[in-house]
Amino acid sequence: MFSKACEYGIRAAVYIALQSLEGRRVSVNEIAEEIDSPIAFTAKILQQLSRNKVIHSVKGPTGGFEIERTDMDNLKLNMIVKAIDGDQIYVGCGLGLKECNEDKPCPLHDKFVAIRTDLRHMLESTSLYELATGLEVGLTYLKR
Amino acid sequence: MFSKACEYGIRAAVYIALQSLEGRRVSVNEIAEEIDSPIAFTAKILQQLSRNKVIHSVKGPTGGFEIERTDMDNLKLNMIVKAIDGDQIYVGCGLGLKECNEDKPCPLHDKFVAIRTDLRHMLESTSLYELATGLEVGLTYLKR
DNA sequence: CATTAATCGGACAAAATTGTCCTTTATTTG
DNA sequence: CAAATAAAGGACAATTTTGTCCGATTAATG
Repeated sequence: MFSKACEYGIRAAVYIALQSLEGRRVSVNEIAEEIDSPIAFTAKILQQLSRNKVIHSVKGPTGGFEIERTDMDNLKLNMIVKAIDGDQIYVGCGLGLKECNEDKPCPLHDKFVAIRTDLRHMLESTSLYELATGLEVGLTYLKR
Repeated sequence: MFSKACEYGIRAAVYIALQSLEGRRVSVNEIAEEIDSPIAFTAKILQQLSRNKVIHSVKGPTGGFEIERTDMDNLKLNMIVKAIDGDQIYVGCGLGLKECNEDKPCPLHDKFVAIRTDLRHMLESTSLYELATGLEVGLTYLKR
């Protein structure tokens, strides 16, 4: 469904959000350790998220990554997915046809669009704040 | 969503089903031409489908690929997807966690499972016959 | 101002996926 | 039986994705 990069990206963003709720800024090393991901690869992904304003980065000692509490409600999963995978998930035919649309649909068009619309709504409505607080109260887990 | 191999596989299977409705057996060359896919790669995928009893292959002159009319109703998309991609789509955590389940769910678990269940139902309920007849009556298209 | 801790960015490496080529095997037909 | 046709299968190549390494840049602190 998602690329590995995107999986790591979401996990990292949720972890950063969680720590930001406590006022802590976190380093790549800590993030990779806590979400069990390859350090250097995770660093690349965090750069993408930073460039796309999903997370905020600070260089130098005491630096690291953080997410403003005020942004957290408005930061939806689809922004992370778009920053990393682009709009692959939203665009294009399920069977890989170049010219597939309502007027000239592939055999799977309607059924595929239905699923993808659900997925899109889910990603557009799920905020980092929501996911981070679920972790905070122990309802969900990030490691392993 | 699906791998390229799986996209080609579904398109090929639907085309074979369509031609089988007319009693025609089709060659790899014709299939690749008609669904606009790389010939040799398509041949590999057809081998997989053949080994998994999704389609029937006949060697030699007048040979080619076909699907029994009586099978067509029972041949569902999920069988093609499973033959090519395995059960990747059905199994595993949306965020890539090793130990994610109802008891110890990742932050996205419930929402992800909901989408995936819909996808599974769609694949399990959509038959090749249904897709082939849609093509036959000109409701849908396979090329480009 | 030197040291140190952190991200940034580019080049490279490994692995997986996608795609090609060529030989072998099976089968039909003259 | 020989020739021709089509799938089967193995080896290889290209591309994309995943992952690593290392030097450059930025900023805090004694």
